[in-house]
Order: sequence, then C-alpha cells, then structure tokens
Amino acid sequence: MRAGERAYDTLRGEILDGVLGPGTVLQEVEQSVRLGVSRTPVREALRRLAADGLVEPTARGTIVTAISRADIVALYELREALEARAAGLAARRRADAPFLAIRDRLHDAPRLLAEGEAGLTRYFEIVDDLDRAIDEAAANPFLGSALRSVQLHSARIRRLSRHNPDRLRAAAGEHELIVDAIIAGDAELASHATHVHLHRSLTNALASAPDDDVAAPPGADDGSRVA
Amino acid sequence: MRAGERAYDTLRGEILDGVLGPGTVLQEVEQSVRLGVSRTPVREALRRLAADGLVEPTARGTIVTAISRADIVALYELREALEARAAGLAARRRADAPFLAIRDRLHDAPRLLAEGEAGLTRYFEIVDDLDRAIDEAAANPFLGSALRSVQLHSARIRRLSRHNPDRLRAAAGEHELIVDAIIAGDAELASHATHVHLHRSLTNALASAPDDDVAAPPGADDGSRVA
DNA sequence: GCGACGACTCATGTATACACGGACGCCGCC
DNA sequence: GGCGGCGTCCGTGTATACATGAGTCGTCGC
Repeated sequence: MRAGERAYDTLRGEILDGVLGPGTVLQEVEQSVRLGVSRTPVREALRRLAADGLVEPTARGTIVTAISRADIVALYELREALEARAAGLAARRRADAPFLAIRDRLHDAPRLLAEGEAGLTRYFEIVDDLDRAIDEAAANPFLGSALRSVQLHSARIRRLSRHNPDRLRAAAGEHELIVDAIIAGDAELASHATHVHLHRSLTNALASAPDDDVAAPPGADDGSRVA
Repeated sequence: MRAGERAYDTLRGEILDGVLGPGTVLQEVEQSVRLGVSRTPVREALRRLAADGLVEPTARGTIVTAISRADIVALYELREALEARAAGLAARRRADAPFLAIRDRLHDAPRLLAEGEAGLTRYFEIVDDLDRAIDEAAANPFLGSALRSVQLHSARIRRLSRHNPDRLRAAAGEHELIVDAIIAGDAELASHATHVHLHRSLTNALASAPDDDVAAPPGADDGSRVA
C-alpha cells in the first residue's frame, strides 16, 4: 500500500478514536519520524485530513479540529437534510436483498448490545452497513460523497453514545423502522423515520457532550496530544 | 501567493470554463512546465481537484471527469436537498440587509441580461452573491461546505444555460421569489421556491445538454484536451 | 519596568533526484 | 497471422535538500 494512504488512514483513525484529541499539534517532521516515512506522504495525508475538516492548518503546525456543541447541532442539521433524502430515494430505488439481510441482523442487536465491547463493535458495523446500503440504493454519487463526509464527522461524536446501552437499544429500533419503510417502498415514512432517529440521536449527543468540546479540552496537556 | 494555490486556481478555472474538457489528460511534469512550477505544487493541485471530483487519477495520468446526463440529475437531486434546507434556514436566521441589497440588484437583472457578455457575468455575480448570503445566513459550516461542493459542479454545467436569455430571465424571477420569502421569514416558501427553481433549471439543463457529456466528447482529439 | 525592535529558530513551501510499478510495443513462437 | 511473453519506457510515489516567512525570545532603549 502507498505510504501516503497509510499515513492518512493511521492519522484519521487516531483522530476518530480520540487518540489525537482536539488541539493536538501535528507537525510534518514529527509525524514523519513517528510513522516512519518522509515528509511527502505525511504532507499529503495532512492535506486530505484538512479537506475532510478533521484538522486545520495554523501558524505553528496543523492542529486537530475541535467539535463544539454548536458544531454537533450543525452537523445533525446537515445529516437530516442528506440522510432523510437518501432514505427516501433508497425506498424508491432499493434492491430488497441487502435491506432484508440488515433487518435480520438488526433484530439481533439487543443481544449484541449485551455482549460488551465486541458486541458494540459488531452493532456499529450493522449501522455502518445500513448507511452504505442506503447510499448504494440511492444511486447518487454526489449524495454519496456528501454522506461519507457527514458520516466521518458523525463517527467522531459516536463515542459519546457508545457506552449508553439504553440509547443504543432505542436507536436499533429506530433503524429497524427505517429499514422496514425502505423495504415497504414507503419513501415518506423512511424519510420521516430518519428524521425522528436523528432528532433523538442529537438530543442524546447533546446530553452526553461536555460543556465545551468533544474529547479532551484543548487546554490540558494530558499526554493525549503529544506526538 | 503560494504556487500550489495558484496551480489549483488555474487548473480549476480552466476546467470550469471548459478549456480543459472531460477526458483531458493532466500529467504532472507536463503541467509543471506549462505553469512554470515544480511537480510538488502541481501534485497538490491535482489531489485537491480529485477531492473536488473535477479530475480522477487513472493509469496513464489524471484525467478531467466527464458529466453525464445522469450526473446532472444526481447533482440536482443533491442540490435540492441542500439548497432547499439552506433557504429555509436562511429565512429563519437571516439578517435582512444583504437580502434587501440582493433584491434590488436582482430587479435590474432583465436589463443586465440585455447587455451581452459583461451583463451576463454581472448577473451571475448576483446569483453567486445570493448563494453566499444564504450560506452565511444559514450559519452552518457543514452545510456551507456541502453547498460549496455542489456549487462547484453546478458552475461547470452553467455554461449550458449561459446563452439562453429566456431561461435566465425566468430564473431571475425565481430567485426574486426566494429572496422575498427569506426576507419575509417564510421558511417553507423559501424552501419550496428553491425546489421550483431547481426543478426548472434541471429541465432546462437537460434540454440543453448534449446526448453524452457536457463539454466536448472524450473521444475527439480536437486540441482542447492537449496540455 | 515596560515596550518595541531585531535576530534567531523552526515549520512549512518548493524544487529536484531517485525508486518503483504498470502499460505499451515489439519480437518470437505456435 | 494471432497470441503470449519479455523488455523498455514513462509516469507517479517517495525521499531529501534548500528557500522563505512568520513567530518567539531576548535585549536594548526609553
């Protein structure tokens, strides 16, 4: 695999996992040494991350962006516009098979959610597969590109609800309704059920979010932000 | 200004203007010589253009992407979701002043449209300013980012209606209605008026689009695709 | 003691040289 | 004559050296 690709995947994963918290300074030479490649692929990775909105260039290096409560609200506002539309399109243009399969898997979600970390990870795989199935069924490359962007940022704040079993169980039920609506070809219901799901997710995210920013606050030098 | 920035702006402008048509091969060394910089900033520019969706890497070089009729439909599908939402948000969150100014300028549009190329350019400046005002009033950075992406691709197909005065006059009227709705604080009307406008624009774009792709077809070696 | 100016330092921006890999064309064989 | 394999070439991927500019720290003057 190309070094630039690996550098991008590594850094992106670390930002999404919170290993590199908001405010962390990412300098090219520093990351070059750490990742064992030269500055060139690191530069490429940082540029891509900046285009994704995960980092932003500043005077003394590229820093990991923060996510404020206002950002969460704004993100969900966009998600609602995009995902409600995508769900409606998917209901009209679907192939049944993938959604039937996801419905079965979602039915097992409550059991998974009782199995600890591994179950959680598998649960989120189902949700991600649903997102992909809707994206594919919507059959719109521009919409798909926009969806991937919001899902990237959504993954960052997913950590807020990861260990909230009650919310996750409820979310699984909301997802089931969306899938049922798509299978039934009911575009309006799929769209509105998505709206409902996002509204509840947002409420939960805001309740779980710290006062200032997601992940560790930018001020503290707690070691999570060193290279 | 940075060389990478200039290279990006130059290439992007040439793609949007159709100077570099779909299928044009953009090789790094070749463009380095033409733009008078080294490969490094050209590489950066090509990566950014690829992220924008204006070019895509292939085996024998990066090529300018084509826009099929299906792409136009897909793009307008996304535009509708984004711009209708943005117009609605702008109606709720607006500051009146910029929209009052744009309304005045739009009122002069019919006169501008009779003044040839310079007038056309000024007309599109008004439309672009309206887009920016809505973006700013919506006060949502994620939505703004998505809007800039679709507006980038929209600019590519704008050439299809640029010399269709009847359509442009009608579009000016549709824009006025959107602005009026925003000023009146009527989110639903702003949203629906945007829907109407995009529906009509799409109809016109499809009627004006050649059978295969926008701009010159990828097969012909007509000189518009050399370096 | 405070403020401003200047030099130094460090990080990014750019250029270039080398490495690697695939694509195309040519040649030989079937 | 067509197909398959091999070699060459070309273009991107990576590493590195140099240029540039902004930020910071120290010092000097007021």
